[in-house]
Amino acid sequence: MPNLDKFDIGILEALQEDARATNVEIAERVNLSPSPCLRRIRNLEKSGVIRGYRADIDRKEVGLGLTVFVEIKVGQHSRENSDAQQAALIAMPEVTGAFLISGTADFLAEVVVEDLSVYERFLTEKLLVLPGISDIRSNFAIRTIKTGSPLKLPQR
Amino acid sequence: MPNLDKFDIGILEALQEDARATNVEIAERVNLSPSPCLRRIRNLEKSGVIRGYRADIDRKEVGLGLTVFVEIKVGQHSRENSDAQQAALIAMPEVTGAFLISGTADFLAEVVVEDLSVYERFLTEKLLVLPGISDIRSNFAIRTIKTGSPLKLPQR
DNA sequence: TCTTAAAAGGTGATTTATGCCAAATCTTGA
DNA sequence: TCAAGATTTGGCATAAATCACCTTTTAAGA
Repeated sequence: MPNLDKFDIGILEALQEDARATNVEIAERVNLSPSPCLRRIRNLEKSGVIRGYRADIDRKEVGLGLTVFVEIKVGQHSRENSDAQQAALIAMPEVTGAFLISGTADFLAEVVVEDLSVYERFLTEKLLVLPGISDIRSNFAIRTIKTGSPLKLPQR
Repeated sequence: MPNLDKFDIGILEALQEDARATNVEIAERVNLSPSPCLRRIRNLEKSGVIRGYRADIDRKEVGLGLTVFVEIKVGQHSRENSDAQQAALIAMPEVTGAFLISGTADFLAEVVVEDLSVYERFLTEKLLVLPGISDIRSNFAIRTIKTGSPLKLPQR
């Protein structure tokens, strides 16, 4: 973990709020001149602290009306070599988040699709065909309260 | 839902991949000249399709080592007026995502914190004190496979 | 086909990004 | 404590991008 001082944290907070803010604006906010500020941003990008910049898109507005949290249970013997399943989840664009979870299920995947019919196709054609899956439980989001909000960064 | 043509979809895809790409680059990618491309981006922002631009930050790299999916059950009589609970979840910076869910639990919240001790404090001081909560179940992410990936946009 | 509205394309002034260099600050070891 | 070395900051100049304004092109309806 790289050493992040208060300038870096401030830059990250600014870029979480508005990733298209100009370097000049960010520099003013963190009380640096533009030159060192831009250098720090580039360093944060190169070191992997900043993985990229994403437009935050309203799912409903683009016709993605259904979010599903899928609990995926893996068969007993498939637990060690679940790398293939993880790679498969990563490769699926409908899956916007995926985690290995303690407790009842093994994987938890957040799936974003147009509607129930598209989800049904996704489930039967992409998820259920994965090898080593023993059980799948779908939890449908009735309402989306909050998504993709900025992280609360530890202060330095 | 506004009418989004192939240019808009292309712009949104470009901004999901790299929200700091220049307007000129995006224009080239979608085969528009810079002027109408920038106009479309501003329209997408004004109409709410684009909610903002966020730096995608590696949680581990900033010391946020623990992601928890919290199932929050609401008492029978508190179901109708759960607006206060929703507002509370929205206001908590540790909660990066929150949904009303069909099935066993009522809310599903994604919580991102430094470690278990911070999570315990969050749970006891912020979640358990909410009125109308009947049960809380914490599912800890053993491993983060994928977060905040671009949405798969319906094509036009 | 003609008219009109809407969207695309071009242009130029202003702002921003970014490499380079000097000044300032911080570190470290004697 | 002090000085040498290393790191970081700030200023400057140039190339690039943004964005408002205007003209041209495209599309639709009568």
